[in-house]
Amino acid sequence: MRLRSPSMSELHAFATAARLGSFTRAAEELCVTQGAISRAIARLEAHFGQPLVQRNAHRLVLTAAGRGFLEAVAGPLAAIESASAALLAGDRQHHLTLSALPTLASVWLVPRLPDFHRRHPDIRLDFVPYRRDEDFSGPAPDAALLAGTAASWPNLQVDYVIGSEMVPVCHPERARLRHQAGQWQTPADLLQEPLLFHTGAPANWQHWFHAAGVPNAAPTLATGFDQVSILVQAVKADIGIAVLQRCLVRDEIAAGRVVAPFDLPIRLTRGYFLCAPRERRDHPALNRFRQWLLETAAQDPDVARIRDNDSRDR
Amino acid sequence: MRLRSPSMSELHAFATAARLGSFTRAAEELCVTQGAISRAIARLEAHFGQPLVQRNAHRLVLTAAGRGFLEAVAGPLAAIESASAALLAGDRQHHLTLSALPTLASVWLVPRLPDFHRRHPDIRLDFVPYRRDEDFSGPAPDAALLAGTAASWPNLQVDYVIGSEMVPVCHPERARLRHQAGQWQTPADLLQEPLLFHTGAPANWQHWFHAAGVPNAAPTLATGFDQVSILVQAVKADIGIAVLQRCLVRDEIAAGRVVAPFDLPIRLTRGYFLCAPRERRDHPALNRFRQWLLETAAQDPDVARIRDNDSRDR
DNA sequence: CGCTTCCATTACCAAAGTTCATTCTCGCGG
DNA sequence: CCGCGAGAATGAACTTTGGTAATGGAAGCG
Repeated sequence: MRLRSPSMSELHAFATAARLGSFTRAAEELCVTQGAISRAIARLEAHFGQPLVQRNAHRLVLTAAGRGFLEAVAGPLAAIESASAALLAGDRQHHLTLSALPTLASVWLVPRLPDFHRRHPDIRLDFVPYRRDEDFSGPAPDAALLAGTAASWPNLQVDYVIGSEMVPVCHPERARLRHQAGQWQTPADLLQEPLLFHTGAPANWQHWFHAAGVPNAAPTLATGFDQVSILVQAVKADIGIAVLQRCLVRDEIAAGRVVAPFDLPIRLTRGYFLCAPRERRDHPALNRFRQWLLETAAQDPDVARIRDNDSRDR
Repeated sequence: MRLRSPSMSELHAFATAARLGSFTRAAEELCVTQGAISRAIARLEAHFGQPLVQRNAHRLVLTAAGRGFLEAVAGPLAAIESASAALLAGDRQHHLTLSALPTLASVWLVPRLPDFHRRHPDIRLDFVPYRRDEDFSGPAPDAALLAGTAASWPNLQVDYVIGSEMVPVCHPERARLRHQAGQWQTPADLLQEPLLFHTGAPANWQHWFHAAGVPNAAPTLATGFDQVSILVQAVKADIGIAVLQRCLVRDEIAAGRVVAPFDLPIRLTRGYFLCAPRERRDHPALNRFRQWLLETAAQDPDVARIRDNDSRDR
């Protein structure tokens, strides 16, 4: 296009690498691979026909030309970036309003949000209170993270995210005693324990026993709680044992605060789904959020694609 | 790459279109098609999720957002452009040193150079005096525009440019009188006139008569001159008639200052060639100049590819 | 002195950007 | 009021660019 300027990404690669003194760290900051930075700066040098960076192992030094260019360019580059950020901020298309089940939000989603913001700094997320049976009739939210099965929301576009894997958890001391006494040989032995349950999903124990090979179990439920976080507290207080989505107790298990006896890979068709009205199908921020969400969930070992056509209407 | 900024070309398209008030004129200035500008600005608007330009037929008006963005961005953009230009200027790879036959240079090449500079503002051309049999042993020039045949410089990379088409020219009055008197019926009749010739190519008349179907003509040459421009002056003074490369006298003929009797499409293997030492094969500025030169020459009606393999060693 | 850390390089792939050719739209003059 | 013409949009193909993944090589570090 008859421009003397190099491309925007080359400039940013150069400026960032110069600032951080490392291609690798620049790559991290810009969310690309190290090779991309290497190539971008190589392109830049080819464009100008002269080296801009001297690659001393373990330290980058700019050449005189590179220093001068950086100095001339860094300010304007930042100015363009901030003007662009300002324009983007004023755009409703870059806002995304979500609602999410409180436990999933606090235990799984929120800890991962910094990564989302790092990758998509131009998208602003707003959370609105969770409403059971969100009908999307009002203006907000654009999408919701809800629990159910793929067929629970026939009128919405749904994508399975995480949460199909269930695991029973109990107090470490209880597990120690029972194993010592040889009382926990098979999953069916758990029927003898006080079974704590979520009042929103009382069938979970039954599903779990079924999948664990105890088909006709009629578990006697002990106490119900209406929030997962309370259920976890009850387990920690050793009131009984509970069966929970693995993704919600992964850290508790890892820290040894609760243990998972009979740690079988048991998957239900129930799980957490991202649900959005079909009209919002091409909301750009929602699509980027969805992609990030699914990729992030896929990195989590708890992952089970329930059906191949989870994500419909694309 | 996780940038909020749009691409460089989009920004330039926007800034230029805004400045000129027209996509079409911006396209001309940036040497791209109108469609490219239209799409670039559409991309920009999609990127920011809001219109920046209001397309009133026959006049562009920026939206408020567009005005603000332009204001914020125009300065930084120019700063980057000029810093880039400065870096490019210091690069020997973007200098090109040429020598050219004086007549070709002044009559054909120089009038077209503004177009070259417009398309390649980052390339600096330097002309050095023409030396017969340039040997490229010194540092300059990088390439030369010389007259000869494709086989004249076996050790150089040569590309035919223009000048293979020869045309006889004479004073308008002479043509009028001769035609009136019915003395110019066939090309052979020109043998009766005083034949002016270039001392560097005395065989041109013979070649022309041969190609015009007068195979065994033994033209008697009248007066020789060592520069084409002088030859033209001699024709205008009606000292005689001359046979010249059409590209060199196109304007004189168009202006009626000389006329071309027997305007046959006669092509010789002789012509003007761009010659460069093979070592300079990947000199980027030279390659861009060569491409422009050949494209420009191809637009000229006087064009004859002498051989398909004109351009060797690519 | 191997080991790690960082950059270069290779092969490959997807997406961005351009072009050409055509279509659409609007304001203007007949 | 209609048709015309300038200028922008659009569709389809193509080229180039920018990116990934994986591998290789050299320089410091322990």
